[in-house]
Amino acid sequence: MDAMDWALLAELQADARLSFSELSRRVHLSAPAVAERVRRLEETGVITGYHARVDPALAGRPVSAVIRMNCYGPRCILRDGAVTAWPEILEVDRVTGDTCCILRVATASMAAFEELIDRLAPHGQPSSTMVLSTPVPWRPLSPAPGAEAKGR
Amino acid sequence: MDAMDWALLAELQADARLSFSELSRRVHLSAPAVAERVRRLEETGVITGYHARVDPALAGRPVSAVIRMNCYGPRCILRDGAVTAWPEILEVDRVTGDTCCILRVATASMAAFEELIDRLAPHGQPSSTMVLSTPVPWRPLSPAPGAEAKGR
DNA sequence: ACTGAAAGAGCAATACA
DNA sequence: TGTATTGCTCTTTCAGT
Repeated sequence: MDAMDWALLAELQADARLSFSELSRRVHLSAPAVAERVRRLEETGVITGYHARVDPALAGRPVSAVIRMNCYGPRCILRDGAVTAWPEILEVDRVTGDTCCILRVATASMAAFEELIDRLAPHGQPSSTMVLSTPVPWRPLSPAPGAEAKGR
Repeated sequence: MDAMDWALLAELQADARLSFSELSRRVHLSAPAVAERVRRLEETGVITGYHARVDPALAGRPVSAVIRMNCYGPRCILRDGAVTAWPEILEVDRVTGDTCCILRVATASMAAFEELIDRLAPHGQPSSTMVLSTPVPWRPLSPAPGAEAKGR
């Protein structure tokens, strides 16, 4: 992970659809070298994928929320793949503290959200917080502050 | 937003680097028609961008956390663009409840995390929860359950 | 609103230095 | 890793349905 890798990551995080040629122009490296570096970043798992980002509200899911789940031991939703596969659930983090995991969800309506809570309740006590807006929806990962570029 | 738009969104959320030609093969539509639809999805804001996703741990940020901020009115971090621009802060949601916003952060070490908390403290009371793992890092948005495909 | 063809640009992938 | 070449795919446009 040297400075060149970070330059490539910056470009691809900003626009995943850039061609290798266009990337090579922006980072001042030859196209084959760029292709090889990106391939390595993918293979080592640094780049986990390339995804279009969709606005939930404009896609018919105006109700967003963060739900902290206090699961009942054996019925923990993390032990039930069917639950974490529900389409309303956009993200699941296992965390420390008095709660077992945090869910990020989006539904088409308050009624649908209420119904989701009802479905979650058998697995644990849900504590919901509605998302009013998202001032920073996402930020590209950059080199950790203080970290020096290192060779591999 | 008809079924064809959703098919395109599904493909692009799974792989943002697909060409229009490849997309046209997968959804059984001509390439120009695909290009036009994707252009509309971008222009109407349904697609907000195309981004490479990077594994924070493999990119030198093994410490992830969710921080609920109880801001001190005028010093609320939402009123200070400089704060929300800190590279450790990956996402900010404004929420309902006894807290003003929720931050998603990633740092290179516990020491760096502690230092981040110190920097946040003047703006409000941070309540931190460490992320142990992320069973569902992300899920593509699909048509809201129960919603019928509708013309525009 | 979509198809199909045709044009040209631009790209990925070699091979070799 | 860079340069150069080769073959090809992709984007875009346009006329037609």
